[in-house]
Amino acid sequence: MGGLSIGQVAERTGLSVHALRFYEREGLLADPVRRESNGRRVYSEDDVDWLTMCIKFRSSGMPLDTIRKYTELVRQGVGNEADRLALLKSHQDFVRAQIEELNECLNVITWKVDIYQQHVDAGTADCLWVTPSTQAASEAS
Amino acid sequence: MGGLSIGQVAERTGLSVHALRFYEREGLLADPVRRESNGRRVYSEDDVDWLTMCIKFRSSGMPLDTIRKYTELVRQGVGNEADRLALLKSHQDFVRAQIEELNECLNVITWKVDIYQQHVDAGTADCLWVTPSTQAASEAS
DNA sequence: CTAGAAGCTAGAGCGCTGTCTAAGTCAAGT
DNA sequence: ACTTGACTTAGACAGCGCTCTAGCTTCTAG
Repeated sequence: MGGLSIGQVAERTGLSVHALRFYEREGLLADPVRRESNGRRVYSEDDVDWLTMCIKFRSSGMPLDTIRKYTELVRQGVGNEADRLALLKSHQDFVRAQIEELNECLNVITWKVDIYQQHVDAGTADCLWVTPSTQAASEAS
Repeated sequence: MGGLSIGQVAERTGLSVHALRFYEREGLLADPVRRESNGRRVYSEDDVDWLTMCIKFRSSGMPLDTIRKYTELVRQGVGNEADRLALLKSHQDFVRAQIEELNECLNVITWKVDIYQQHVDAGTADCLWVTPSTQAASEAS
C-alpha cells in the first residue's frame, strides 16, 4: 500500500487536484498530508477513506466549515465522542429534512409533468386543440 | 380580488422583499408585476402561486437560469408545451437523482452515528474504557 | 539533453444566490 | 408639521465552494 500521488487520489475520489489542495488548506484532512523529500504530497489509503467520507458529507450539504469542525474533533483524539455524535446526528436530521423536502418538490413537479404530458399527448393527437382557451389554461399553470 | 403588497407577498411566500425584487429583475415572474400609480408593486394571487412554484423549483436545486427559461416558455404562450414538458422531466430526473444520492449519504452517516452511539453509550456506562487503544480506534474512523 | 507531464505555492476569479446600502418617495397617525 | 415605517430604484457587496492562473520545480521517457 505505497502512498498515492495527488493525481491518483484525484482520480480515485473524483475530486480535482485543485480541490484536494484546497481541502488540505482548509483543514479538512484529519492529519496533514505527508510529503516526499521533494515536497510532493503522499496520500495513504486512510486519507482516501477520509476524503470519501468528506465527499459524502459535502454531497449531502454539510458546509466545509462543519466538516472542519468535525475534523478538529477527530484530530483532538479521544474524549469528545459525544460532540462528534451530536454533530453527526444533527447532520443526519438535516439530510432527512432535505430528503423530505425533495420528495415534496418531486410530488409537485410530477403533478405538473403529468398535466403537461396529457396536454402534449392530446396536442399530438389533434393539434387543432390549441385554441385561445387552452392558451389561457396553459398560462395559468 | 385585491392585490398584495410586496411585504405581504414576502410574508406569505417566505421570500424576502429583496429576493422578490431580485426575482423580478431576473425575469422569473410570468408577467411583469403590476404597479400602483405611485410605482409600488401589486401582486395577484396568481403571482403568489407562481412564486410558490418557483420556490419549489429552487429548493429542489433548479438554477435561476433554468427557472427563467421555463418562465420564458410560459410567457411565449401556447405551442411549446413539449419544451416545457422536457424541461420539467429533466428536472424531475435531477431531483430523483438527488434523493437517491442523499439516501446513500444518509446510510453512511447513519452507520457512523450508530458506531458513535455505541461508543458513547459504552463510555457513559464506564468512562475508564477511554484508553490509548480506544483512541487509536477512534482516530481511524 | 530535452520535452512534456505532473507537482508545488499563493492568490485571483467565478457562478450562484441573495443581501444590503444609499438616497429618496409616500401614506397614515398624533 | 412631524415622525414612523413601508415602499421605490440601481447597484455594490458577501459567502460559499471551488477553479484556474502564474510562475516555478521536479520527474520520467525518449
